[in-house]
Amino acid sequence: MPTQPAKPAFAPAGPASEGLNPPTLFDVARLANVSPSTVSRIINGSAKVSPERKRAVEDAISKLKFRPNFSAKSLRSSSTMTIGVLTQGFDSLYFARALKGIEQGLEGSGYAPLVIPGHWNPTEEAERMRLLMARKVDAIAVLGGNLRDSELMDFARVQPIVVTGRKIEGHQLQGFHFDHARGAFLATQHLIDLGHTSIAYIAGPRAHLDALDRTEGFFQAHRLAQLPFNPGLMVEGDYQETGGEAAMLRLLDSGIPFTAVFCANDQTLWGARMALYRLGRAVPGEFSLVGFDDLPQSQYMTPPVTTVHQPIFELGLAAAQALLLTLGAKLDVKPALVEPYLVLRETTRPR
Amino acid sequence: MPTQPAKPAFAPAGPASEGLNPPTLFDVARLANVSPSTVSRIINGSAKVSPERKRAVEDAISKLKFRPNFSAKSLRSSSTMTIGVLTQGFDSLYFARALKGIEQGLEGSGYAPLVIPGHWNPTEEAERMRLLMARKVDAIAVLGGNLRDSELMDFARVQPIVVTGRKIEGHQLQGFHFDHARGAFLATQHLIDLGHTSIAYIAGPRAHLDALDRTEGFFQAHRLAQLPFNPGLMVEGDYQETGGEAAMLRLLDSGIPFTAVFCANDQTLWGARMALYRLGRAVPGEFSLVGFDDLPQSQYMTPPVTTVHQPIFELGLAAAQALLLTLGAKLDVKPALVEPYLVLRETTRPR
DNA sequence: AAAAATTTTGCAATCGATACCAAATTTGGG
DNA sequence: CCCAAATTTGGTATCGATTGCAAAATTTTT
Repeated sequence: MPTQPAKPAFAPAGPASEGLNPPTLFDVARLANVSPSTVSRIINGSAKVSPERKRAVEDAISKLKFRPNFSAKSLRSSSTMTIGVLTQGFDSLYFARALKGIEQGLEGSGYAPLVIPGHWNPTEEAERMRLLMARKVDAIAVLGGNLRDSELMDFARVQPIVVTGRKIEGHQLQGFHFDHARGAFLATQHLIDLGHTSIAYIAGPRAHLDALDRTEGFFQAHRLAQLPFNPGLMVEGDYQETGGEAAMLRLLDSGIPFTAVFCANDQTLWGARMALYRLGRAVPGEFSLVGFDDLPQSQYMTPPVTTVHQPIFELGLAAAQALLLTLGAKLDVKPALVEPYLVLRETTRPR
Repeated sequence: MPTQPAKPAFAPAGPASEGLNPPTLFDVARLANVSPSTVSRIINGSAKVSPERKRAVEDAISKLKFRPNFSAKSLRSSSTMTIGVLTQGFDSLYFARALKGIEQGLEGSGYAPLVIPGHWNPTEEAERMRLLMARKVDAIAVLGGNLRDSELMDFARVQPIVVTGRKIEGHQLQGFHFDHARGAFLATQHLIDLGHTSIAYIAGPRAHLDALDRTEGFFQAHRLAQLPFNPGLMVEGDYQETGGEAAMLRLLDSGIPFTAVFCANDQTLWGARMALYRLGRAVPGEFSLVGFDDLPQSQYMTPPVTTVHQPIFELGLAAAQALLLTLGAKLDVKPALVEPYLVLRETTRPR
């Protein structure tokens, strides 16, 4: 029976001498006159302990303001309670919304997101993925990005991964896809329904998977309506405002007449709209515009932007929930997805 | 949080059996026929080792694809190479920009940001701070927020902290302040210079420190110009679009005549502008508008928004650099700040 | 009241990397 | 060629929490 008298003869002179470095579980054990195991058991509720000891330990914990050392816990349990998130950039509205979804999905689960940007660069993205894994995150959420499917499958052999924005499925790998083609189809069809027959298209960067899908939807609608399309009316943007502005200028310069433009995303539309504003061309008077994404700001542009709603937030939410499920958290909700739909506002009008 | 034991007794049949769990430094040592210490020394370059051994170890490392265990490292060195960041919300443009600054400041330093939102709630913010500390982050950057100075000083006793948006200084505590009052002064004076004599003001939430400062600047300009101000022309918004819209309606309803509005931030302005658009009131024809923050989108509104530039990005950057400096990283740049200045665009015109 | 079954508690090994210290090796001087 | 000095290498305790196993304490059974 090692009944520890338990006090060093000296104490470091401090104002409120609580010890200089943070207390450990052993300190608690000593103060409460029990073994470390018992303290651990009480903290984690992993076994029954007698009420008196429990009280004693709890007192000691609050007296010392003890907080378990996270690193030690992680080492022992090989779980960091951290979800890695690979985004592209912090300042993109798009990713901001997805991030919010993830954050909300993780809320109250004890998991915290570790967000790392890949800067739209496949090589860097792969590097960052390795970084996240080296940091021993418990799972990874990949928001869009340009990694190849095969790379993702490789990564997924090590730990659970969810990806937004692509169709993929595998062991420890789950994709949360959104039907970009259908969204683009809806947008284009809306313009066609309005009587527009010469519709320009400002595409997203060729390198983006979803940009390709959107292009596909644009053409689908033309095919269905048996509407011919003049290839000169398709120019490439960069998913940013500046790209949209430049693209619109090129369109105007081409001399090919058109009365409507489908922009591959809202930011592109904002840029295009600015170009028109500068030239004193009326929207929707002279040109009807449809965007894609339904970023929050689109509703405050003048005029408010007609666009395809993409449930970015929900995508993030679903991704987070799916990961928690995989990690064994009990969740009563089930990750659900939303179909694309058109939000009719005021940048379009009948021809 | 019950920790997952999580190891199946069986090994999934893999093609190249390299061992089921990740290799440790000991595995490397065994394969290279040296002691663990030597391996550690080579990895960290903490001492000289003979070339042959070095080669052998490096071969072993790449053969085993060895990656040091982050948790073990953290436990031993009590450094997690992580910077905690307390924001308010992920979807705010404002914080998105600050975050980008932080990310850029941290780039290449080996530190990664762990971002946690406080949701504009002082109680929650304090809770999140404790969470960050429990997670043993090496330092914390606080972006704005409503924590009391005294609380911050308390937290700073444990580890280095930088705060943006307030004037504060102390041991391990550094504030990166921006002169909101001066910015607001500039904005208001601009309107006065343009000949406006009845200027409305849509304020930010009373609870925000910086909102108060901006209000102060607004009044300063009036005082300097000896321009009387009708208190009925000041209404409170919420720094969001919806609040701006509602506030503008209230202003219009009040019946008090005015020809210009200073909005406490850009988002408020966007909302106010929408209210005017709905009513068919011209900007800047009937009303001149000035905002604050110079969010990227303001430049793509129609008309582009005249606003006070706040170097949010630079604030984040400086905060990150200051932390790195405190943590002993060698940095040749020195955290620098920018003065507020007015960005003249097209929402204002002479009376 | 003694023996058996059950519950509570403590000991010590473990997770993986690091660093102090001592042992082994190489180098240099006489 | 031998011994001292300088350098390289290895053994092992340590960081702090967790857990399998066995000892101790308690309750139940006979």
